[in-house]
Amino acid sequence: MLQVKRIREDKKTIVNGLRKRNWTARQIKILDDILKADDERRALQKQVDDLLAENKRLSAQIGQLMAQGKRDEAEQLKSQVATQKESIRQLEERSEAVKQHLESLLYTVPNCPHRSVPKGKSTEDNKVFRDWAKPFPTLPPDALAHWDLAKKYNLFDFELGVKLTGAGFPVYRGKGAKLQRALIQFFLEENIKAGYEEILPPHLVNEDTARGTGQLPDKEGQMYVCERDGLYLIPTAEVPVTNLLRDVIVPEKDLPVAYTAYTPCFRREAGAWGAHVRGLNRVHQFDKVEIVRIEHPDRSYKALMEMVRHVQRLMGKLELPYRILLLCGGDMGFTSAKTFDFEVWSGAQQRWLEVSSVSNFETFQSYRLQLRYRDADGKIHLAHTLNGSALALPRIVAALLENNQTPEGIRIPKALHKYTGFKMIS
RNA sequence: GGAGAGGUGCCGGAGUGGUCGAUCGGGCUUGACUCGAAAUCAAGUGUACUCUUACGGGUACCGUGGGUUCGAAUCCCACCCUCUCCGCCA
Repeated sequence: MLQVKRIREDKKTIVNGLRKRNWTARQIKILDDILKADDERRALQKQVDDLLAENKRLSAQIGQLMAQGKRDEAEQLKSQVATQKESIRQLEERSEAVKQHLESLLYTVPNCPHRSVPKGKSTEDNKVFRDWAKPFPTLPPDALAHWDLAKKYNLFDFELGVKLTGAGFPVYRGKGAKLQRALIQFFLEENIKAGYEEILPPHLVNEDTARGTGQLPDKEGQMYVCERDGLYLIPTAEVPVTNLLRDVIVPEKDLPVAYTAYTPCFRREAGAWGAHVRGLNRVHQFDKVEIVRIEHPDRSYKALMEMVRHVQRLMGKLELPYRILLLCGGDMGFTSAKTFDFEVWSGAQQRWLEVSSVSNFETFQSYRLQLRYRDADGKIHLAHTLNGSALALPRIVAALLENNQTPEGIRIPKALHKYTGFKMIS
């Protein structure tokens, strides 16, 4: 959520940002509605506060009069206070309504893209930040897609998943299962080496937590809900891990905070279409290792690049062809100020698959989380939050299987050998 | 699931209707003393919203939400959470 203060003080920047997100002049008018609602809120607040102060003063007087035994005077004041109480109640009601209106308006405004974010309407306008310079692996014309390879080598089974749960819940088995475990282990170890503290959080969260990272109130439909207990299955480790610092004021010297976490991710995911969602390309439950950082605003963009480089190293070690995209305003997530996407080349599907998204949210998340730091002067400021996948498994697995298929079997990249215990799937 | 105890500031812990945003102790910060440290002494030490050019004010917050009252941390109701014991269980 954007701060009203920022809209008031730096409206021009916000307007430009929203244009980058292809907001029309008419849509942008909402900023004026927000400022108007905020003016109203402040005026009402002043009125209420003044009346409350007056009442407080009178009540103290009543106490004194009672102590002095001046009952009649006290009674007189009592009725005066009682009258005011009614007008306070009415004002408070209005004030509450205005606040809610203001908040509902704010919820509709996405984060303001960083000035380096390119304009653009869709995925086609994303800038290739770093392309794959080397040739793609050459596969025989009869190369199999990962879903066929999975059948051939008995790595995972979608039908069994349907039997147990439903579509989009694969059952991994044998070397397929072990490959999952190896990847998770590999990612975690690499992240820990890079200075991230490992967190193993709960996989279900309460409403406050879901609200903290913005899953609620809008994106309720994308999560699985345990209604009876008021709990939500996490769509990403970002949710519990970022919330670790909800309502916390971190001393400046403790920044940056860096976490990594493996969790399964649960996504209800509305749309499903054609071959693009076949196999592991899109599932309801998948495994992901996430990295999260809490940064000083002055160095959050430096941190973003550090995270990008870190993910690059992971991709390199996996020996997979990849490219990095700088997302354009139109393709960026609602909460992000700047996002880099990592895509891996799938040789058999002949297309790029998104495997990681690394973003700086600036204060968009921390405002709602009330995640702040205290500087050397004791002043309190919102921290910047960043996160990225390092990495999401399914499409990595898809690319790994497809690109590395040989007549003898599927070759496992060297970096994984010590975790898999095997060098080939055959 | 049953019984009991309890939820107050960074921590411990007072406070059972009026001047309590909250005694006190610890911690932390600053200053004094010291070559330095410890000890000691002194001062300071919540957050949000809001008014003011500023100095400095105002309001709210004692688990959450309601209620009683001129006035609530304090009384009443509901809910949530934590701890102890019992039951069940990996």
